[in-house]
Amino acid sequence: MKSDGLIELLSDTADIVAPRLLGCEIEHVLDDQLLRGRVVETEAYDQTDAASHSYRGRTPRTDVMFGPPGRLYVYFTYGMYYCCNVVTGPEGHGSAVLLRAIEPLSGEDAMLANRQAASKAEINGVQITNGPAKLCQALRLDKQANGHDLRQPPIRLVVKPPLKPADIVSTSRIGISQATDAPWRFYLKNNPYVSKL
DNA sequence: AGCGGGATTTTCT
DNA sequence: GAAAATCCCGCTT
Repeated sequence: MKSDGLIELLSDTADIVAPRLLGCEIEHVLDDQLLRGRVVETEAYDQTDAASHSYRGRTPRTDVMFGPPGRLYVYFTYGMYYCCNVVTGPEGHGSAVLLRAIEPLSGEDAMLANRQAASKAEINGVQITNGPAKLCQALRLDKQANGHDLRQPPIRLVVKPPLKPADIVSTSRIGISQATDAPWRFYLKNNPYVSKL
């Protein structure tokens, strides 16, 4: 298990893992095209937290959240979008870290092509991946990726050394109506791809 | 620059 | 039947 640094890292609780994932990289190899991005914004969700999908217990949708750490939890929302999480904590405990924004490192052209920004004038700059549903479109993560083991291709999470605490900002979460004061959103200070200041 | 609504489907009350 | 871990477009200041 020495080589399983990823699982060891993700075995902690979501609020500990969330800031630790900043600076790590997620990649999706699709048709020989490498899509890779650096995680710059995350949010922690736990079963003891009223804002979490896992709060009301294990259901068909949240099943993956209660499974072993290191898997991908992809959920469908607002009738048209997907958002992806990294499952954390011990098996049987429903917790995960929502990936809210990434900074493209490789395959940016393909990411732009994957974004279905309707009849948009143009997606300029950071708008390509500065939001949970946006990065899922860019990386082409959908229902099929739900439950995927992030140690295995084609979708992998690459661990990087921890960042300095001074470079991480902690605030309340976005887009929720419960537990709105909990400081479980984390992002890289001064990174332009962060979804909202 | 900022606010308001529509899209569209799964999930739970 | 309503709300949802969102995004985009159009209208108003």
